[in-house]
Amino acid sequence: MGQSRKVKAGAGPAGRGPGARTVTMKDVAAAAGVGLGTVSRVFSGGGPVANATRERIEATAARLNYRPSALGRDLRSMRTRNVGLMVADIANTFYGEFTEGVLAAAASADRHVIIGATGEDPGVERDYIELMLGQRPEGIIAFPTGQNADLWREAQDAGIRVVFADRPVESIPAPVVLSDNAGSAYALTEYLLALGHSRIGYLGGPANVYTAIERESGFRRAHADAGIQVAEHLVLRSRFTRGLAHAGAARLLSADPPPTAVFASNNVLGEEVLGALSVAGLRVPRDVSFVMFDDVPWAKLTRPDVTVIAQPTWAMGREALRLVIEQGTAGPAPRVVLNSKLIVRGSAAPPAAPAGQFTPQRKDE
Amino acid sequence: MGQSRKVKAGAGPAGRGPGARTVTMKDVAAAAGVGLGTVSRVFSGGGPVANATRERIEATAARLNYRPSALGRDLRSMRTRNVGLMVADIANTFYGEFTEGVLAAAASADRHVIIGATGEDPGVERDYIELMLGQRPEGIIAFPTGQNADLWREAQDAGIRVVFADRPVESIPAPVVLSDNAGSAYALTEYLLALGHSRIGYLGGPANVYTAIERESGFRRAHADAGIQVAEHLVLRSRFTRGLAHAGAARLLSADPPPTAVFASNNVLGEEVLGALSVAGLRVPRDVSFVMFDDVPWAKLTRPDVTVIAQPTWAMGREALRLVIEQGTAGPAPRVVLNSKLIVRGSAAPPAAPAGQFTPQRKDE
DNA sequence: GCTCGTGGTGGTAACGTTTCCACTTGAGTG
DNA sequence: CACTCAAGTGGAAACGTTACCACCACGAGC
Repeated sequence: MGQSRKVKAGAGPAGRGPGARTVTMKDVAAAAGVGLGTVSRVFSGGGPVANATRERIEATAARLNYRPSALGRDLRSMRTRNVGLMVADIANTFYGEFTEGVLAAAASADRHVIIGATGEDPGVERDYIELMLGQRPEGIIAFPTGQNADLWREAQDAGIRVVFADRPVESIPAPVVLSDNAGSAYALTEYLLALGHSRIGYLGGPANVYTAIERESGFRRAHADAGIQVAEHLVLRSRFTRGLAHAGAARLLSADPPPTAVFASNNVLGEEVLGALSVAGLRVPRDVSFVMFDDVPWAKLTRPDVTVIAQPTWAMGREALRLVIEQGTAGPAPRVVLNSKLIVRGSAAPPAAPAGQFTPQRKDE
Repeated sequence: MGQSRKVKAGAGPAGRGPGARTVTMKDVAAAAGVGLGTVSRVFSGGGPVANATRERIEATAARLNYRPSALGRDLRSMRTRNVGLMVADIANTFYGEFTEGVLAAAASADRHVIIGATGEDPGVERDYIELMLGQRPEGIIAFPTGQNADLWREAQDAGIRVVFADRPVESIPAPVVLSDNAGSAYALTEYLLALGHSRIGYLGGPANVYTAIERESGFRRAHADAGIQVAEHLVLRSRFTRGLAHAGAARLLSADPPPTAVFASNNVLGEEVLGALSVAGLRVPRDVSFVMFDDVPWAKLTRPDVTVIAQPTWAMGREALRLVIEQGTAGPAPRVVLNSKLIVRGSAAPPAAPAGQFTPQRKDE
């Protein structure tokens, strides 16, 4: 990595403070005794430039400490190298890893990432889209709330390449990068059923959220295929926020009859289930088995460690950026589906009491 | 949140695809029958505009679906509303929460955040700074690697407000937002000593990293003040990366004599210690106590839950952005120090064997 | 010896905005 | 009734870059 180009403080003509006028292309042209166009050709790789001239210009530019201004370039060329990224919650490692994938791909493609966190709030999302529209980015990657279809359409009309992550927006024909929610939920459920569970508690997401719908459908299909009825009184839906999730988890565990296994449909819900299990004094997996959608760092650290579905989060981010850059001109918007992986750890075991034939304990009241 | 301004698809003159010419200020001016300057005054809040004119212009702009271009504005005014943010690893919740704080403050201040992840690699950091320099951001918030002082200076000379987070760079006079590393490490160590521990294992960071130095100094000062000697054979330093940390943690636990408590100096090291404890079959806190610098979501979920130092990460991010925006003109660069909190949970207890008077078990060999 | 293409170059006109200056109007002041 | 002042307005000139056209040599082809 070039550690050349050392700058003596206070040495060059670029003095101190805000008074220091920025070096422009015109300065370089004048100092090198060439025309403006020639300098531009050197830095933007446009037309032909004689080798001698190119070297002289590059030397002059380095001496003057010239740096091309993205402002001028972007305005003139009417396109930027910025990509907007809108996640729900950047403190959640799921989005963090996704972002990491985006950043990695962006760095190799020489793109810059402008990030925003919506908190799943359509109003905030709206503000961010409007902000982005003003910035004229090359594209926007978003975990959409599902609202604001008008603005998404406007963005597309403005030539901004929109790519959705994790869930599509029905009315917007944009590329989407997904993980196989239904299939993974199916696999995880199938695993529990195979262990002998037949009363599986399910803590799902809101009924209007794409991933929640997909996962629940996988959960149900696995039951159907195994010829086992879903224990409907153990299927709960909660917003993906801690407070509500906590209440839901507690209610699930105290249901009657209680679940022999619990399936948390994302990492936040999983944390709350684990907390509720602890409060209830239930031991995993002896008293109840526990599995979760989403792998997280701590899933390996708890005792027992947690059996999970690991989504290819990083790769999803990388693919999303790729879709922005390579977005084709015609044809239907591509839908990239990446496969998740079932990671079996120690939090699930066969149920203590034989499934079926059990004597529900009646609570009075 | 305004859900007005609905856009009929395919209705307006803005047609389909990239052919749709963007609406510019000139268009609005012409359509409203006013001069260019007047439209500008309406949108940039410059000079006086008659109420009637303002309303007419706003109506026209809404009808044409006009959106001011940040490109033109930034170029002409020679200042952007972009702030660069350079973290080490966005998938780490520590940086994630910090970023969340930055984003929250940025949203209220109408700033946009361009994010980059350095992975603590000075070369990558260098590339990012150069990238940012081209973007002419208003400021840069960074967790600096400590290298690239020349570029940081150049950024400052270009009028970019540089703010460092978590650690200063010696030779660069920039504002810094820190947490009280030494003081918090002192408090956490003092807590262990008060429980009766006298052989505390310490897994620290690299000897050239600011936070690592500060935390170790707090650890040592607490010993000194309590009149207890640091168990030097139990003080290890490791890079903040998983592989090396894991080896370090294992070595620490198998030292002779072994520690009665372990102090992990950040969350990554803490995870590895926990993993090593599990492998070694040691029970917390019965066999060995465990405390950690950094609070993380999983610290509440393990059994027992982990006693930690919680840094005000979110607030640090918010302050960093504030420092960018309000960066004063003169005077020494401010150094904002935010206090951390000791959160006592269940992972530390008095040592099993009385401290002092113990019989070291000799291994042959 | 003329044309023709082509590598190399300089200059001018944009891109969409803000900044600045000049101008008009109408009300207030002597 | 001049005279000043401020509110309100229009228009030109920037900002730093790229796109484009025109031009000059010079060698190749006839």
